[in-house]
Amino acid sequence: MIKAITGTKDILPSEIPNWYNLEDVVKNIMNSFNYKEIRTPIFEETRLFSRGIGEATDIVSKEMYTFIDRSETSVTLKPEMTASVVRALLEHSLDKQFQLNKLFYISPMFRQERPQAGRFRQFHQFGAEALGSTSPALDAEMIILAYQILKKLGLSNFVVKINSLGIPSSRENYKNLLKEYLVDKKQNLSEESQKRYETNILRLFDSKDERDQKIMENAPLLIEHLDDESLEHFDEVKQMLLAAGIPFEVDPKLVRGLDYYTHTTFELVSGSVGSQSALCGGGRYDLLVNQLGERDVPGIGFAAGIERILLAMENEKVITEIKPQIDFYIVRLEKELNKKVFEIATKLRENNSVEFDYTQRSVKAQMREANRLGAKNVLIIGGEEFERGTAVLKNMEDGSQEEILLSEIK
RNA sequence: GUGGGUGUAGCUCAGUUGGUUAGAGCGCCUGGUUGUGGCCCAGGAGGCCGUGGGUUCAAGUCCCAUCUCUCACCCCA
Repeated sequence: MIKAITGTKDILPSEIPNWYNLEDVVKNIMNSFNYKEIRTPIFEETRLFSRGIGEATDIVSKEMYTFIDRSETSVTLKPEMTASVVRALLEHSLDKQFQLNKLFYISPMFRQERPQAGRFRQFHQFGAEALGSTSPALDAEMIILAYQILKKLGLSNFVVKINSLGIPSSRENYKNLLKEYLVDKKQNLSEESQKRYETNILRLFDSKDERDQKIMENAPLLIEHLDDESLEHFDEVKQMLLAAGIPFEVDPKLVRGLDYYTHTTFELVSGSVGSQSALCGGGRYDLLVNQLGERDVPGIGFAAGIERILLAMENEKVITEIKPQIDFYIVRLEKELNKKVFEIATKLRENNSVEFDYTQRSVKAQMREANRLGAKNVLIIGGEEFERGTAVLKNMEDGSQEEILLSEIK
């Protein structure tokens, strides 16, 4: 039997109501913050991602679905959305049409990782990007937006973590400080962390290795070495979150993996899913657009994992069971009336959801089916009523029946 | 890429120290009288026991390989 590719999943009809529900909540809240939806192609030229996300990142170096197409172009299924949104912004000069672009998306993403709880090779994200302003109000807005969506979906077991990475110059100074601190401790770090000492020293903070954690316990923190401007920006964000009544914790060790982040970074972390607990992550990226297009457009955004959120909703038991329902089920007494049933159904379907039996089942079986489909009413066609030009209309909730004229059905 | 677990009907699972025609619950189908649901009752369909080798008189049960799914590491949504 041919099966779906490892790490991919079919979303079956029984699960679709949950997806609709989530998408509706996302669209409504995005709308109330005045974010406009954008849809970009599912694949792009590979160099968009390698340049935008960073060659050294795990995403680019080992997780992308990349292939050469028939015209010898290297293309990649999108592993995240920010680079694509920025590309679209530049390609269509949206940044010149509007000083501020507030955009959101709901889209599948692709990363070739080993699947596990809350992680798939094709997965779905919704997210937002605000391009064109350095205002800390947008940093706060992003976090509030994500927070409200999760709340609206019924989730409560999650925390908001924020941090600031400052600007590149203060970050470089800090990195040197950190290297100094580690210079005599380096050989005691885990093998993985020793590599990271060279490639991305900030990541040492989120190592799960106990030895590493012990060593990093007393390390200087970036947040204590920010320049004044960055500190002020971060303070304003915190104040706005406080004013909005959003509970959050500053996590100086929150270092996000993508190269393009500056200033604020944040995560919404769930306690209801497995070890892949980040439901939502994002941050400010004031330098990315310039990297991709030689124009200075500051931006901030976040992405949220839909499968993870649905998993959290399931575990927190906030998924509302939606029972199937249709308006009418048409039961046919004599099979000679199949054509008549079809005709009535077609007419009724102009304004109602209608189903009938396509096989030749007994009346009992048809009634059972009507019940199973959650039919509000059953229309019984046939017998002496049909001779009289009428049909029996049965209300399935209270079981009452009445006779109605066939000519009046609509 | 590395490590642990798993694989028996559509679904959730049981199958004793290897031993006759492989079971349950749910679901599905049919029926319980002439044209009627949900409850109940009766009957029925449905399984190369993941796949390929091996051990044995005999394997769902033991061994090897392989694949799948799954959890964790790495990293991330």
